[in-house]
Amino acid sequence: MAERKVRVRFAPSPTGALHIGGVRTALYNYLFARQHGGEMVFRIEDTDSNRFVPGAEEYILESFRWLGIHFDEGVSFGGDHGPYRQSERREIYKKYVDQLLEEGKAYIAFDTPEELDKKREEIPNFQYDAKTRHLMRNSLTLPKEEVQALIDGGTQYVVRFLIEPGQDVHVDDIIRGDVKINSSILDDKVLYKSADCLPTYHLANIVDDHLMEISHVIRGEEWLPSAPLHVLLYRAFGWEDTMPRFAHLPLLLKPDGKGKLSKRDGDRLGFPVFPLEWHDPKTGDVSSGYRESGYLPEAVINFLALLGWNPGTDQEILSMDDLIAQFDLTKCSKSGARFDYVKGQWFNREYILATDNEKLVPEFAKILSENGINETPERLAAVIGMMKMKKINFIHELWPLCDFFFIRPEYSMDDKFTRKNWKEGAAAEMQELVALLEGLDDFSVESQKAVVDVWTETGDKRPWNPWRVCLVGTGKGPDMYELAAFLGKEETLARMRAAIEKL
RNA sequence: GGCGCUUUCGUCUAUCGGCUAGGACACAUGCCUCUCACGCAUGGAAGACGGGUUCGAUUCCCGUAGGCGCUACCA
Repeated sequence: MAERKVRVRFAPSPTGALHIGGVRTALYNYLFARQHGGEMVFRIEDTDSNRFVPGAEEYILESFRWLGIHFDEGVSFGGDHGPYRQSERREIYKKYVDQLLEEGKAYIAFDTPEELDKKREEIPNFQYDAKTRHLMRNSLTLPKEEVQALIDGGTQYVVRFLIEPGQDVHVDDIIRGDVKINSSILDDKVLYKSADCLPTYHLANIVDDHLMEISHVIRGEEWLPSAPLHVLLYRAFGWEDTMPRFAHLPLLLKPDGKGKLSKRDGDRLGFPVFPLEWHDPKTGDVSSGYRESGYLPEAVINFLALLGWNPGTDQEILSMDDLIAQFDLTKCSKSGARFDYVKGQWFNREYILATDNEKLVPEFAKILSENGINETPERLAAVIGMMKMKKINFIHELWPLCDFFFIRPEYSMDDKFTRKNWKEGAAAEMQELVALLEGLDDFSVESQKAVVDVWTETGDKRPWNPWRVCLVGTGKGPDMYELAAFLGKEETLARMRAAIEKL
């Protein structure tokens, strides 16, 4: 087969926030496209008008902007294969549905949803297929004139795909190899609804992928059972030679328990399942997002990329460029991956450690101002530098660990560290230190060190802990010299005097 | 129920017939140390089960069991 330009697509339904599993699917598509110098299309699959949710499309777009996943064409990006919203492609689908009808590869069915429900109750395991379609009200069983009369009379109908039973259909999946299923277990899928003049997913999907020249369909495993149907559709249209290659990705599972990852799991266990915070316009519910929870987009990308794929080496910290270079669909795992959000937090920590302090300032400043603290970016960057290696996964976790930088501590013997380290003689020792430091004009780490070194012969005899009590009020914080330098001479001495007096 | 996919430490995974089964997260211990940390070191922890094939199976094949998905005029 001739080499084809790699073109992939991500085609969500605008029915709400973008699920994190969808993000991973989009990411894999993106990595694959970039690696092969191909293109990625953003298509909106809004063929179910009942489920449309306003704002969802913009939300999805904004999510990808934040994550750094770029599309080459599609809704809001333009391109030569538009329109990219399925609801705007009615005439296109109609044409192909008519073609199938004319060629006898599909038929018209008048059975109402209620009638179908009834049949399903009457007949166990009822399926609309070769065995049952002769019992139903459709263009195969009704006289031509009656069919025409019903249509002319405005009776609503659907178009169903006529499936030939008894043939083995093969799907060549990049991840799973040859998957074979017999067409007899497939039902005559509804391809088109007269009610809204729109196709269903299956038809729209095949027509669009063909017209948009999609070379590879990379999607979730939940589509594997309908892949044979899609193969049959390509065949019915005579497009089998340009049919895309399929790759069905393993699903993301609950961190605990059974089943696939859902929004509820996030609420229950305290982690986001959406990239951005989502305000449901119908229910008014607010769901947390990775962005608002303090994740760096690079960390989210890295974490998701490794859920179901790995480069086969011990390297786990991978930038987008690393991922593009190393990604390999054939190395994707076949089984579902439990969503290990604790490891996701670890990735965030790693990326915080690797990020310039200056870049972390805005987020830090936000948390501080919520606590009534306003400082210059330079001083905030300095605090981040002294504190970010503490046990934190998120910048906002820094606040309770570093409040003393900005607020004079309350001194109390109720504090365990104070009780342990503020012994007899501590006050006198601190008095001496105050006197020593008072003489300094330059309060830098080096200059403090110079005088304190003279005061005590050896480093380990210095009254570190009482001094920490003075400046921090408890057993936490950075190196004492650095802290004192940050606070400045005036504040440092003030805190020491306050502690001496209070304790 | 039917159909399909799947099955290595608690979790994510490496292994493409030779294994003392490797790494990471989490957990525990120790070292370092002016506190909390970081860092470093160490430790426990896995091949669902039963048959084959083979000199040799975690690796290949077949069953069984478990897990997951699909089974809509939703995607």
